[in-house]
Amino acid sequence: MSSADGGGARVEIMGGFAKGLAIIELFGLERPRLTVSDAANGAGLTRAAARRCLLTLEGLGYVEFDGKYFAPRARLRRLGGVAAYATGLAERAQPLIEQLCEELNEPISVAVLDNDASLFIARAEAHRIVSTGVRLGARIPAYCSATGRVLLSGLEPMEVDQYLGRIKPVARTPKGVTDLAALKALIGQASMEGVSFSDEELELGMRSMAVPIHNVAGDIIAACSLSTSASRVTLDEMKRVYLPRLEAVASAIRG
Amino acid sequence: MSSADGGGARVEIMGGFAKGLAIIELFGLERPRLTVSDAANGAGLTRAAARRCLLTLEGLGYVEFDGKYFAPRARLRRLGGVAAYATGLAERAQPLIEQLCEELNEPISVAVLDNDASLFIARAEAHRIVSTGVRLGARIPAYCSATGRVLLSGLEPMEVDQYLGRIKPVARTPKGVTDLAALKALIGQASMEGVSFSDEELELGMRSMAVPIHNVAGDIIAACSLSTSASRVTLDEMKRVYLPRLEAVASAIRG
DNA sequence: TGACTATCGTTCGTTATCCGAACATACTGT
DNA sequence: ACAGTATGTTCGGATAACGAACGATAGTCA
Repeated sequence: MSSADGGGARVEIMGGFAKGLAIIELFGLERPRLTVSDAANGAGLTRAAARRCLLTLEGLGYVEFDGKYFAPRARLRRLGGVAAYATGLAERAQPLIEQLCEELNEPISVAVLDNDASLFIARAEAHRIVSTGVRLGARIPAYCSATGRVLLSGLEPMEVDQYLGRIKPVARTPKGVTDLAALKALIGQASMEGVSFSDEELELGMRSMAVPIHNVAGDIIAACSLSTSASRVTLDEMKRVYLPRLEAVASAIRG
Repeated sequence: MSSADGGGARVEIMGGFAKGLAIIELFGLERPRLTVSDAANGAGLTRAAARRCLLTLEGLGYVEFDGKYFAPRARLRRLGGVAAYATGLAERAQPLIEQLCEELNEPISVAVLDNDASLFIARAEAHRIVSTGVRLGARIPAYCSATGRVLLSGLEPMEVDQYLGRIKPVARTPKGVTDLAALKALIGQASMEGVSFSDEELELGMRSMAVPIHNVAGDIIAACSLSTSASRVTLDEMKRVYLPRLEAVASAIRG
């Protein structure tokens, strides 16, 4: 049952993959969690096959298991892609970040994680003769930006390890962090503190901070950042004055 | 390498399923489409294995193939689940449907598709002594509601066929439609016209219409409906007076 | 408390799914 | 025209995935 003979060639369809997708599609608002039997009945599979699918999903970090029920993790919810889970975010964020930008006179951006990079999808430009910050549509490797570290902190531990296993960090300034263990620690710190700072790592003289934007389920779907000149604003001032405002905007943007 | 020996028992992990998920995760804003070689390189698989994964996804309606590139379809974008792709929709819709409700004095609702049913996630109640419409949190089989037909029209043809293959329609009133071919035609009509009507099928005396709510990618992620009393409003009046207003609200809610 | 039912975890011999190397064909760039 | 690259196809076989069966566990009810 894994070959389809449509005319000429024999096309091998992967039966196990098809079964697994059928299991994934069972989860919904009415069925936020499944037992093995639920899954087998719902997808029309044997109990053993359904169990293997769910264990594969658990092993890869897509679902969690409490001893009886399997339930989706953030990684599963993100499987539809950023075009699905962060849809419309840029449009909703724009007026809010422009307002904050007007107030603080510093550039504010929103970024999503896309193929190991921070992709900047919204930006409000400060009215300064010389402004800092990343341009709209830019992609920056996630490891060396404040937004990137916040976005990475929303991944499952296994995803973080997979990510660190495939990057080759390069420092852009003398202050750039490239050690994998140090990067992992910074990601962990972003997770614990709900904020990340990048101090002259992208460009000398520029310092940024970023906070997460969550969806209703609590998943981190984007990051909101503020950039400023190191000569104008100290790190401490960023924390005391700017951070509460940025957090409030990120909260208002929430998906 | 599909068994993991964690202590005691041998757990069979499904290698083909794991490979398929790795392929799915490659799609992103930077990579909206993939060739077979792109996928093989990106997921660290052989070209043949990557190709079988992509052909499986195509065969099941998750991706489309133009002869060279594979690109996600709506079904793939929905794989993260309604909690991901329609996140925050209820909160964003509520003020807008309350405003329309105030204006027309008819109840307005928003529903998503969840496990073959319309799940009502937002509702604005008309200030009438006797009001019609579905209560918040209710689930109605998709085949017999205007919202359900609109939501089903957003599915891939294969998904619609799979859906029709697993339901057993029951008429709730003498006007209820239960013939599978007729239901398929109604779903097709909702797709073509961008609106669906349910005239006394749920409850005698109650008539409804629903229009789709799209995300930025154009996927139907929810439906917006208005219900009224058949004795008060004709079908023609619904079309002439109410439909444009409902479409405008649905457009404003857009994900 | 015990009988009964439902569900789950595990086993393992079997089988057919999925594998990938190799070859042919198509496409692209110079 | 030709070299290099990419893609489609084939098919024998290795092993991944299978599921029936059994024992264990959990829940229910009298």
